[in-house]
Amino acid sequence: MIDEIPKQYSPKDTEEKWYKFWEENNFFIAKPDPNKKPFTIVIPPPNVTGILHMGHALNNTIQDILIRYHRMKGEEALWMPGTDHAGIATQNVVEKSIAKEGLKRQDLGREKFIECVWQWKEQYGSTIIHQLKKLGASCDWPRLRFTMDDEYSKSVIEAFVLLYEKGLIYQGSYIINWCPRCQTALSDEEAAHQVLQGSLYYIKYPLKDVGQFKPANPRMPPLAAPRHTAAAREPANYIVVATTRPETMLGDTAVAVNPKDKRYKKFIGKTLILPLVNREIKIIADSMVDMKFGTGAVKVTPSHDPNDYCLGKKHNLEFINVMRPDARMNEAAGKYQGMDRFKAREVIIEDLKKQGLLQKIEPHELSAGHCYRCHTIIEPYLSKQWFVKMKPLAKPAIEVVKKGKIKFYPRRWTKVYLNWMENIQDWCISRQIWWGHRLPVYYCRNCISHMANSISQKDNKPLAISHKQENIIVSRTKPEKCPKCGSTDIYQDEDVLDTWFSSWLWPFATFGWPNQSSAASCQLSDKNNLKTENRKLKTDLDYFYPTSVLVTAPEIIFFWVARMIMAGLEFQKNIPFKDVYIHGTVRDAQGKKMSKSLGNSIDPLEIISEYGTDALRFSLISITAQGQDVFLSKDRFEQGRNFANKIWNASRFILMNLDIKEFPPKADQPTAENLVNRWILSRFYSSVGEVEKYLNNYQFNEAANTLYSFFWHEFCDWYLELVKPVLVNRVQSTEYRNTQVVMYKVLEKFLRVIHPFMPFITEEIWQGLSLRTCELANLRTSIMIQPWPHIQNEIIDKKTEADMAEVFEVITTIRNMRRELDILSQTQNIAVKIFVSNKNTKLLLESNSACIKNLARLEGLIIAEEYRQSSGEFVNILKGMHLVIPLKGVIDIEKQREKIEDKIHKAQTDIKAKKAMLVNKDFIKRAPEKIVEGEKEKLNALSGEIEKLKGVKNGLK
RNA sequence: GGGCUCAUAGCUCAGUUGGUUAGAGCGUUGCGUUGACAUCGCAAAGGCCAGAGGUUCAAAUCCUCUUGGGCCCACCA
Repeated sequence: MIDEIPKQYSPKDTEEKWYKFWEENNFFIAKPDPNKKPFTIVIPPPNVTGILHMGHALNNTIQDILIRYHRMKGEEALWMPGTDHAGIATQNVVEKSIAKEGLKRQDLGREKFIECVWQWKEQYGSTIIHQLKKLGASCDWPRLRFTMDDEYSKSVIEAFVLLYEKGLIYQGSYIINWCPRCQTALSDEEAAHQVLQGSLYYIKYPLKDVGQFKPANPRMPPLAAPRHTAAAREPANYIVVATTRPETMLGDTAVAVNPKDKRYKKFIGKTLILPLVNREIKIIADSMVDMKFGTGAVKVTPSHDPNDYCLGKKHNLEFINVMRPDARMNEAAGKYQGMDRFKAREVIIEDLKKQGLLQKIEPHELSAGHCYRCHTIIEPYLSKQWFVKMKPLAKPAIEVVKKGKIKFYPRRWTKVYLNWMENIQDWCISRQIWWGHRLPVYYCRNCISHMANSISQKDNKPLAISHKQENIIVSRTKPEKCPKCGSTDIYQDEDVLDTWFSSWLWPFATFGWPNQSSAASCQLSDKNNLKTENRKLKTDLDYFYPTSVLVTAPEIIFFWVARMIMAGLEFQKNIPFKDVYIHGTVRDAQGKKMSKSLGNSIDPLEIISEYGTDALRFSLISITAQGQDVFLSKDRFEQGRNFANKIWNASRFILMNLDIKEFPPKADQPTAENLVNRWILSRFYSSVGEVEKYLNNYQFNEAANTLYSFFWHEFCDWYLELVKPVLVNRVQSTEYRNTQVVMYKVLEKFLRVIHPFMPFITEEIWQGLSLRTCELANLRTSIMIQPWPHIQNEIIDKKTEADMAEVFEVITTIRNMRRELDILSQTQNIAVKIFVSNKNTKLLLESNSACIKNLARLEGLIIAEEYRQSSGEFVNILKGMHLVIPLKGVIDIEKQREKIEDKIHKAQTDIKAKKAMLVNKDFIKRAPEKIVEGEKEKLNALSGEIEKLKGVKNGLK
C-alpha cells in the first residue's frame, strides 16, 4: 500500500488537476449573500502586456492567502480580477510589433491601429491571466474586467463628465512633462526622476547698452564675479548665466536676478543681447531666483521650464517654443532647426566657444525626469492639455486617512501618503496617443473657425491659459449638433485619457458603476414594484463596496492608491477600501530591483516548474517581513520545496498507519488522556491562534513561519516520533485509538490552516485522506471550502505544554550526553539513571519513561529519588536532576571536571546578576510582581543547581 | 533641501505595544542507511543585536547624535 504513494511530492501531477477542479465547481465564485459578511479584494489589474514576474507572484500570493483564509472563515470572499489597458505601454508594444513589418502607426491610421491593438490584446492579453491561474489565484474569473471594456469605458466617461460639470476638469496650456519618443504628455508621477551626471554651462550674455561685445579679450573679467573687487571696477559688459540645458537658450526671453542681490541691482531693467539669436531681452528681478546657485543670474525660457513659465506669466514675457514634439529644434531655432536637442546642445556650445561667450563648463549632478515607459529624458514642454483640479479631491481623502478610516500597513506609509496629498499638484490627464479612452470632449468646427478669427493660436506664439471653454462640448455621447450654433460639423478631441484615469475607478467601476449604483437599483425596484424581500437584495456594488483590503507595492501609492481613495470618496461618497497593505519590492540578491531590462529577474514560472507553485508561494511569503523588501535568490525556493515534501511524507506516514476501520473518527474532540496527544492538540490550537492573529495584522511571514515550525519541529520531529511505537505496534488500546484520532485530526486541520499558503498540495493530500477514510469519496467537495478550524480554547493548556517541554529537555540532554561520550550510535546500547527530588517531575518522567527511552534510544531507564555518587559514571545536571550514564570503560575525569567547572562558572555569573537585580529596591518596587517572582524562582533554581554541580565535581575521582 | 528605511550568527534575514537563556533558513562541524521523508534525522559551533550618549527597575526593542548602505519626494537654472 505504501508503494501507492510516491516518496516525493510531485507538483506537476497535481496542480493543473486541482485548479481545473476548483474552477469547474465554481468554488471561486462569490455572490451577495445577506447572511454572510463580505470580504472583497480587487486585484491591482496587471497590464495586458504583462508577463508574470516575482512582484506579481508576491502580490497575488498575498491576496490569494487573504481570500482563501476569509473564504474558509465563512465570509463571502470575492477576489475581483481584471487587466489594465496600459495605454502607453501597450501602444509601444504593438508599435514595436508592426515595426517589424516596417510600419508606423501613422501608416495604418488611427482606426486601423486601434484594431491592431485589440487583435494583439485578444491574442496575448490573457497571458498574465493564465499565469495567475498557475499561481493558484482563486479569483472570481467570470467577473474578469478590462479597463477598455464597454461598460468600464462608460464609467470612465461618466467620471470625466461629472468632474467637468463640477468644474474640476479644465483645459489649459502649461509646461508639462513631454516624452519626445512616445510623443505625449505625461503626469508628474509618470516622469521618474533619475540622477544624471551632467554639466553646468556658464554663458555670457552681453549687455546692449555697453556697446559691442569684444570677444577678442578672453581675459576680460566677468561682470558677475564680484568676489574679486578689482574685477567689479572693470567696465561691465556682460552677465553670466548658468544652465544645464544650453539648447533652450534659443527660447530665452529674459534673464532674472534676485532683487536683493547687490551684484546685480544696478542691472535690473537693462537689456541684454541674447547670443546666437541676437534678440534683445530684459533683466528682470524676482525673489524666486536663488542667489547662491550658479552666478545668481538665471536665463528665463518660459516655454521650456516650469519655473521660467511662472516667471514668464508673472512678468509678461514672450513665450518662444524652440522645439518640435520629437525634441528636434524647430524653425524658431534658426540655424539649429532640425537638430536633435542634444546635438543642438553640442553645436551651440561650440558656437558660443568660438564667440568667446562660454565662460566655463562645470560638472554638475542633476536629476532629470525620464519617461516611465521608455526611459527617454523628459522635455518640459509648453502645450495645451487637460487637467484635474486635485486640491478639492484631496481634502476628504486626507481626512479619511487621518481619521483612521483607511489604515496603511505598515503604518509608515501613512506619512508618505499624507505628505504627497498635502502637496498635490493638478493632474495632467490627456495623452497624445491612440490607445485609450478618448476624451468625451467635442468641438464644433463652425464655432472654432469663428474663434480662430479673433484669436490666433500658433505653436510659437504665447499661449494664454484657456479658461474660455465655451467652445468645448463635454458629453457622455457624441452630440448630434452644436448646442450653440446648431452645426452638425462636430468632431471629438483626439487625445485619450491617462491610463490611471481609468484605474482610479477600479474598486467600483468593476461592479458596473454607474449602472449598478445603489440609487439606480432602488429606483428600479420601486418602478417594478418588487416585493420588499427583493428590495433587500443588494447590488454587487452595494454588497462588495467598500472593499476590505488593497494589496499593492509602494511604487503605486501615488499613481493608484491615493487616486482611488479620491475617486471613491468623490463618486461613491465612501472609501474604496479599509486597509492598504503595502508589501516590499522584490529585489535580487544584490539589492537591485528585479526587472526584465536588468536581466536579473527570476522567472516565477521557472520556479513553479522546478519547485512547484506551493514551494514558490511558501518561500516568497516566509521571507516577506512586513513591508520590507524581498531579496531573492533561487535557492530560497528549496525551503518551500522541502517543506512541501515534508508535509507530503508526514501525510504519507499517517495514511500508512491509519486504521481505516476506525474511520471516519467518531469523536470530533478526541478524549486525549495521554499527555502526548493532549500536548499536540494544545500546540496545534495555540498555533492556529497565532496564525489568525498574524494574518489579521498582515504579518504573513510570521504566520507562515509559525505553521512551518509547528508542523516540522513539533508535529513531525516530536509528535510523530513519540507516537510511532503506538502506531506501528497496532495494539488495539484506548491509547492507540486516541492517537489515531488525534493524529488524523491534527493533520486534517493543519492542512486546512496551511491551505491558503499552499493550496495545491493540501488539496491533493486532503482528497487522498478523504478517499481513504471513505468520508467524502463521492462528494464534489474541496479543502478550499472547508471551514477554518475553530479554536478550542479549552484544549489549549499551558501546563501540558510546559510538562512536555520538560520531557523534551530531558531527552535532548541525554542525546547531548551521548554525543559528548561519543556513543551516539544506536548500536551502543546504554542505560540511564535519572535522579529527581521533585515529586511532580518524577511522576512526569515516570509516566513518560517509554517516550524518553524511545527517543533517547536507551536500553534501560531508571528514575530514582536520591542521588549517590559513584565512580565510573558520567553525570550531568539539568534543573536539579542528576542524569547519569554508568560506564564500564574508562572515563576522562579531567574532561568531565572541566565541563562541570564551566557550568558552575556560568551559573555563578547568572546568580550574581540575579542577586544584584533582586537587591535593587527600585526593581522590587517598580517591576511587575510576576517578573520579580520569576527572577526569584530562577535564582533559587540556580542555587540548587550550583550545589548539585559542586557535589558532582567533588565526587569526581 | 525634506522624508522614509536598514545595520542582529559565516551568508540572507525574523524579532509590533521595553521583561526568562536573542530565533529561522542556508552554510559549517560531528554522528546517524532507526518502521514517512537524505528534498531526512540527532547534536554542536557561531552574536558586547553598527558606534556613542540618554530615558527606565529593565533597552536589540524607546529618544538623540555619529558612521555607513538603500529608497522616495522637491520648481538644485
